[in-house]
Amino acid sequence: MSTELPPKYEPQILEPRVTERWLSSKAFAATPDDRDDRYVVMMPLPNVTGALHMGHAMDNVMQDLLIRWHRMQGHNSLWQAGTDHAGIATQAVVEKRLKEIEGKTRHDIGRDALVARIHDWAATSQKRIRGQQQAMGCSCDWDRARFTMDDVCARAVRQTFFAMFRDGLIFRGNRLVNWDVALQTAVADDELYKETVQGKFHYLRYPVLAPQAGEPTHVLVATTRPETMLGDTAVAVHPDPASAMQKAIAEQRQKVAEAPAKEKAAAEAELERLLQRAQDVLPALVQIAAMARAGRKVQLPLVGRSVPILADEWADPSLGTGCVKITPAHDPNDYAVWQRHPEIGAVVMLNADGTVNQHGGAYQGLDRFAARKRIMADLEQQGLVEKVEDRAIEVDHSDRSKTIVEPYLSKQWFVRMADVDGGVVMGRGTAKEFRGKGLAQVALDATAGTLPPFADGTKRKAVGFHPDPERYRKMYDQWLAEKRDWCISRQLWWGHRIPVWRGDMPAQQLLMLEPMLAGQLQRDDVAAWILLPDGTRLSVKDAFAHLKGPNAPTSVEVQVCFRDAAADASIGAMLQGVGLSLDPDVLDTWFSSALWPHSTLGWPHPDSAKVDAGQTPLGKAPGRPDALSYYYPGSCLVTGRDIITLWVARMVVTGLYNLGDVPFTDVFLHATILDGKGERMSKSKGNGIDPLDIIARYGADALRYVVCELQTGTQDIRLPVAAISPFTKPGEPERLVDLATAKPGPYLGTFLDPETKQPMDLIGQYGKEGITPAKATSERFVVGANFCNKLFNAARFAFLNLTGKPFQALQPQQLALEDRWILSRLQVAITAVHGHLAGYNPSAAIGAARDFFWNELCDWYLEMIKPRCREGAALEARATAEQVLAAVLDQTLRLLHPFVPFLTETLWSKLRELAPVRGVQAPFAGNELADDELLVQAAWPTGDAAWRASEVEQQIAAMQQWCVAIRETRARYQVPPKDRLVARFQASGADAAVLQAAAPLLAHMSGLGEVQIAADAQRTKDSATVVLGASKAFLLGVVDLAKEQAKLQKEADKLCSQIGGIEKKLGNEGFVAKAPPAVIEKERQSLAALQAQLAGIEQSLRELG
RNA sequence: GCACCCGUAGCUCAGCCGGUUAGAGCACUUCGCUUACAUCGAAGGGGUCGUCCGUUCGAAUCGGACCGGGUGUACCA
Repeated sequence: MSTELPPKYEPQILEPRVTERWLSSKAFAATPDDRDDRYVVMMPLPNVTGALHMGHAMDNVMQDLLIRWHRMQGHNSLWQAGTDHAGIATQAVVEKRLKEIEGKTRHDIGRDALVARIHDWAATSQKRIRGQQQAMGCSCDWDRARFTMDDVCARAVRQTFFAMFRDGLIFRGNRLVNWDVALQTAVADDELYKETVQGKFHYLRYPVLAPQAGEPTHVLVATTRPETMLGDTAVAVHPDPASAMQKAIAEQRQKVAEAPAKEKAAAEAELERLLQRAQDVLPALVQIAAMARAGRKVQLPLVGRSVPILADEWADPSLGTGCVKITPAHDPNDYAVWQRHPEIGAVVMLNADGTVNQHGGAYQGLDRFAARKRIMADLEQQGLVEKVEDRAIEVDHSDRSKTIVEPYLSKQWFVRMADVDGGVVMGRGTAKEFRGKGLAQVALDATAGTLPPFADGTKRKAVGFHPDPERYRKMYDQWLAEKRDWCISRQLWWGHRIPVWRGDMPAQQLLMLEPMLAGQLQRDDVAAWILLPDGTRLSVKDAFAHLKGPNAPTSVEVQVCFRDAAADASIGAMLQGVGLSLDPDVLDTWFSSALWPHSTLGWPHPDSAKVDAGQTPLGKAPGRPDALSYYYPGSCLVTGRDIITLWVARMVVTGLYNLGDVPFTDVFLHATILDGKGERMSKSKGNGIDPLDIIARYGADALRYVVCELQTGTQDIRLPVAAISPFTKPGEPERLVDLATAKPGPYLGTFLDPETKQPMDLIGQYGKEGITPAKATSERFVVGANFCNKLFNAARFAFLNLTGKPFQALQPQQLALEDRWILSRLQVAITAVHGHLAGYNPSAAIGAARDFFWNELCDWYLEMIKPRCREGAALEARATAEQVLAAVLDQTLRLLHPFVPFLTETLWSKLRELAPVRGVQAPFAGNELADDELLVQAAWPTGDAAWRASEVEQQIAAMQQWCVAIRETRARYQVPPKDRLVARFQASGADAAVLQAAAPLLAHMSGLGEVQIAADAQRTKDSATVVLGASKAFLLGVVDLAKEQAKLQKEADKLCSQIGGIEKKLGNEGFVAKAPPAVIEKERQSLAALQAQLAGIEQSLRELG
């Protein structure tokens, strides 16, 4: 393929061409083969809700970096791409659009139609995401891309659910969940965010039933959510308020005593408040506690229900009114109280949509907030409101609907994370099977390295975090240590439906059905449970026995799950016939993403996995293993720290549960991208910017370069973003608007242009609202574009000089000093880049590559060989330079490829054309290249220690020092660059030898016309002096006595202070006695060197004076 | 409230298992289109490493307290 290199670096033209080449040649395809070295990265699957932002760009670039690096190392490398159906998020987006565009709700169009629409939306979104990823250069095997709702993943979900259900790890329970009333579903704690709202604190009086003389007539309670009173089933008071109060006061006294001066006043005020309270409030509380013990009740206002006064320690006499209303169905703490006092019962007073239900009497049908107002008004009228205070309250909001969530008692499905009596069989039926204590515990064992060994005695691999192994492991461990049950049901339509047939039936009916059911329900591919009214769960066999016994209940619940989805249609129909129905809920989206590392590979049966047309089959092929056995377990998971618990931990759990092995050994946690204000970039904040905006302006390579450079350790990355104002008139210069300071516009993700005051849409979502879209940019990426431009031009220079002479292996003696130098430096660079990548430090890696390329190859080597490349130069010297240049450029392109793949791929094509075989001497770094067509598949540089030449490096380093010093002098005297100076060096011994060897280079690089070297060289009156160590250089014809004196004096002063410092240190007895000898020796040496230099300068000063 | 992270040049960040004169890029100043590259080259200026105290022969680096910023998590009747 002939490539005409354009005269200028234009990524916008070059990058799409490269993408096309990669894709059409299937350069990223991964196929199981006989290589033992493999590298597998599972892409953190983006949600199909929309487009990617810079946070994703970071994530994707890091993965691509690792994958390309390993692929070049010859490892069989798979980067598994795909997308997540993102249940709630996606359904919310589509429902919102449905409402906006057609004015309909999901109920208007029905379940099937809604799901169909979401599928369409997902397809569009997937296309867009893939386009973005390909534009960024992501080298995923696109023919293996999966979707969490596709057949392959769906089967894995089904199998996992079935197995966990059968093992008793999945159960249905009545629990308090976070309820999103807008989306009408349970949401996980992780899907919430806090927001402070201005609320009120209402003090309510509940009348005491039949108060006796001297008793309070009311119990005073306080709440921020008065409408929940409709669900109250008790009021609580501390069983012994007096001593609790005393304890609180004593503790506060202690605090006052220990408080630092600054906090003393506040602590004292609090103590004062408590003391006051002990007088004002406590007596009544003591009475009420006595009433509680006597079993007295209060009347719930408006509702008329009588509820008990309960003695429970939850009621803290030092807080609120000292008494607390108990609403078990709508408050987590009250729920806990109910668990301790089951007799009070729980009343759910809300419908799923947030309106008051039948338990609310007159308020039935009102929205929760309308009900709040009405209830307060009515209570006010009845004189039952003591007072109302304003109060700022932090309230949980649903991240998806942005509405306030309600704690809500409902039946949900859970995965048991806690330890289980008898343990849990992990990897059942596999060669890796073992028994763990429980799901959370095995995931803890995985990071602790305490998983049991495999059957053959080899150690099971652990999971480790990088680049800081401790920091985020803590987060992972802490979260798992709670072993909280995982609520997996969502009341949505978009997602994997919970595959359980269930229903209540009279025990007698079940017994009658025994002949029909017993066989069907006790097959290997069916899991069934019979639940007794007290919650006991029995196997089918036990249940039939129990129901025939003396204590048989009258009614039971039956739950049935089939391993294979096909059975839902066949046997399911029969179940329907006897009154069971398929659970309407769907699974939490993380349930399917938790399986990602193995579901994508065809688990449980890759041979029969049904992939889409055009996709790579997952099963065995002749002579090849299947995808699952070859690519599982994988290697590295690359992600941000925010989903360690949600996703990373759960993948470890399901990997161990289903396959008996961890899904990956390394977790690379990259930095979080922040905006100019230091806030996390995210879609929901509207501050995420599209990587395509950056690519359009600077190119994908520039984007990648900068993203790599920014990824240092765990430090978050601040990325100041500007909008390109769309309101400039033609001909006007471009105007950038800093988004950190710009005023926000009317919608999330919109900003006001400060000049025109018009709103701009940065996320491209407000076309309908008539807001002008604006592209985002960030000056940070200029650096990347500059680098690419430099690389482009350096290569162009090389190409101009590669004359197409055939490759001939060179012998070391043919090489010039600078040739040996650059080859030696190249080895250093190769080692450094490789080491930094291995240490998960992309910034240091690209820094090392950059320093070599720019500061050594461009700034020195290319300049040094220019004389040899000119027309008329000695032919052999020229040919040698060209050959070294071709080899070094070749290695440099390889080294840079994982970072800036598009440009290096382009240049590689041209290099291959001009120098089909490159190298220096056989064998050099395995690159006598009758080569790979694409750089993607070329070999990663491994370096060759034989080319290290430290004495050459020292010589060139000395030459460079002279050169810099001479240039500095020239600059100070403003010597025109074209002037060739005569330099007279006063040097002897090794110094003189180095100068002699490097004289031509030095002359060329520092603009010298003549170089004289002699031990007794003398200064002429009109020369400037450069002192380096024990040697001197006199630059003839540069005169300015005063300037010269000042400069030398300044240097002398500096040296004196340095020498003073070291002398002081060496004079310090403690230092000499205690510091390590090596350190002392180092100090002595530098002292000697500095003194020699100072002596030289002083002598020069005397000569001047 | 608890936990974790961060505070180094105007900006964004390295360095931080203690050891000469604290680095890079951008920005800034001066000079230069010597033709691979002005998206460049050469040279230069700029920091009491948040504050205080301690450990040490020696602290940007270790410990403590404080100040400032952020993140996570709990609680808020």
